[in-house]
Amino acid sequence: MAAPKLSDIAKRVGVSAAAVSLALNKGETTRVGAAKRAEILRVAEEMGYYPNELAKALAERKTRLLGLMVPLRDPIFFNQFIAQALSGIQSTLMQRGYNLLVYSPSGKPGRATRDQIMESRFTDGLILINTRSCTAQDVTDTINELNTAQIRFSMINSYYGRAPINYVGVDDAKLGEAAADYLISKGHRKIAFLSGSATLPVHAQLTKGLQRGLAKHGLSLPPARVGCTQYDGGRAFKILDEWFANQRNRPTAIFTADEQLLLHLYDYVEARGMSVPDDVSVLARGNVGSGDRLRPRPTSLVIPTFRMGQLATEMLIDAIEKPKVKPQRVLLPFELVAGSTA
Amino acid sequence: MAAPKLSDIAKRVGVSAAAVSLALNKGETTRVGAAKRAEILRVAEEMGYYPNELAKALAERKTRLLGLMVPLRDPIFFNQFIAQALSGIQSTLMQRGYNLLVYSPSGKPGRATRDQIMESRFTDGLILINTRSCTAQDVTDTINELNTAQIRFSMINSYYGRAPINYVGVDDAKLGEAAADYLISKGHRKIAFLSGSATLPVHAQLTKGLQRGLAKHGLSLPPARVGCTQYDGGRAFKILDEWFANQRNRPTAIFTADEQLLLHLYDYVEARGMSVPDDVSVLARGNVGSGDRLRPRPTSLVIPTFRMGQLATEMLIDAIEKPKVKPQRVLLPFELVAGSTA
DNA sequence: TTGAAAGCGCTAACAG
DNA sequence: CTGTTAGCGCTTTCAA
Repeated sequence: MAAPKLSDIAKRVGVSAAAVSLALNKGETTRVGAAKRAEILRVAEEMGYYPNELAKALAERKTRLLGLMVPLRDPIFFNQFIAQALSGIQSTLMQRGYNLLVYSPSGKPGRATRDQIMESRFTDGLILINTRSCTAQDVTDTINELNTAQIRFSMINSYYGRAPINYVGVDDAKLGEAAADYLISKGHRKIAFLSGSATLPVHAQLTKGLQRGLAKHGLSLPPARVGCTQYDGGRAFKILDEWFANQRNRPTAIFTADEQLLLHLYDYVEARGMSVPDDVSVLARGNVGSGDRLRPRPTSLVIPTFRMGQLATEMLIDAIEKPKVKPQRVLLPFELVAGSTA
Repeated sequence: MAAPKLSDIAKRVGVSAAAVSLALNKGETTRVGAAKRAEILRVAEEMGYYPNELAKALAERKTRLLGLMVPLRDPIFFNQFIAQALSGIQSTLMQRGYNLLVYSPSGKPGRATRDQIMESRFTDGLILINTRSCTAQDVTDTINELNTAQIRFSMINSYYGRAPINYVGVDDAKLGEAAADYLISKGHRKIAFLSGSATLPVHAQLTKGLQRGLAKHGLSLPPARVGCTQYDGGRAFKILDEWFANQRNRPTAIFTADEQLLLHLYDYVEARGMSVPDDVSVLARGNVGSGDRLRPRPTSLVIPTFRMGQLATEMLIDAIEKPKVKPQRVLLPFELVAGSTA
């Protein structure tokens, strides 16, 4: 027996399908007579009626579904940053009564992910989480595509352009400066920057900030003290070996641009039998303070990732539900969480 | 300008909407003349046509969407077990061209999560991941509900019943026995079991296995050496303090039922200034070997969570696409991963 | 081979 | 105030 539908109920009660729809959905409005409404409700219950959300969505032209787009090759769920953001997203979703559609990279065979998302019309909007595999150009392109396709979206992380979009991030230049300030205040003068790739927007921002901070104290960030690992453990080791080879000029503190790099650094330190912060101080960007199981506990400039997810989702849903609200750009404050590494 | 639809193309080319649908979707069948087909394709491309998946889904009565149901209060994305399973799920999803719908607990205001999922008809099937908040009764109830609602599903973890459903898990009794075997082979005779709650199905299975293993060597598992923390750090400390208070009878090895418990144990050891495995050996269940950042590295009986996700998803999709295939129950093998704790 | 018509199950606009 | 008529955009019969 197929699932009962509106018209089945209608038939049984002797009214039109529309009437049933009204009675069921428009709650306490007086569109349907009290007696009939009661009867309808009774029969619906009795027949075990559940609406077909698909049909509803088609008719209403909204699904209460938000799509998630994460440009990342690696499995996204292992990524702590993404996990945090997702939790924030979930919390807002739950509150506002939406659900999340996680697109599988290249969902349909033989079709690019982005195409698939564009085409879909399955969601009311998209949440984009930028990752380290996004160049500035990628991001800009995506924004343009989304705009011409008239798809509402909200972006998290790593956009420093000026297009009027819904965006939540942190001020990484400011963060870089804060990193410099902090390390200098701890007496460091030889500060190195371990980064992923010079082509990343965040790299540029952090570098700018670091330089600004160092300059205030008459210090600088020589190219030799900036290392880009391309997120490769081996390259990280090579860079670090070089830094530490020169006894006179070795850095006394290292600032890492993200968690992955911090982990590589930890691996290195362990492998070389060094100790933090005795042999070198470490300040990390973006590491969660609580719930973190890393040892030693990193001293970090923590990015409020959970909140970012929440906020981005709120902004997107607002944009969907009230088309008049203007796109917003929000930069959240970061926070210094003391660990034992700096 | 609204998104172009099938009928728009039809009008421009001078054919019916149906013809366009055929030309676009039914590939190389000869339903449409070659010339017309080419023309249609051209115009579709030119107008930037993308099908409305929603309408398509309604007509075809399938969405290529799988729903995820995780009975857990805490944010699911922080849970490493779930993250692993999700990654496996994703990998199959990607391969088979499906996407994942993550229901927000209580997606719609004023409606229970389960109801919402039942009603939805938005997905072609459901993937359930059981967690430690599921009693055997919960699981059974869910299965019954799903079956009467005629919803296809595939279940991961912690079902030891006999209903013919798609299920992927591990044999926890066997795992418990293996734990006992291993620890005994290392010379331990006083083995304690740190668990979450005696009401959990997994607890019963592990206990059974441990007892079986211990019995083979004339040993036993006295109630005093079974501790249930209810996943509360304080209670864990209390239990451990009791175990270690008695110099003569203190356990020389502890088997932990899951990762959460292991973490509590690590906290305890750190807090009390003890060291593993010098003061006590530790064997953990279910901890991932690689990519794990725990120190010391736990010796674990690792559950192939990623594979479980993959397999469950494959089974579900098979069930959806070929209704004739019978439900399958798969128990995957676990694996001993040597760490430094036992 | 091609086109028209009849749904998929629901909601919104419209008459009565 | 109530009930009916048209769609939402696509697929799939069924005639022609």
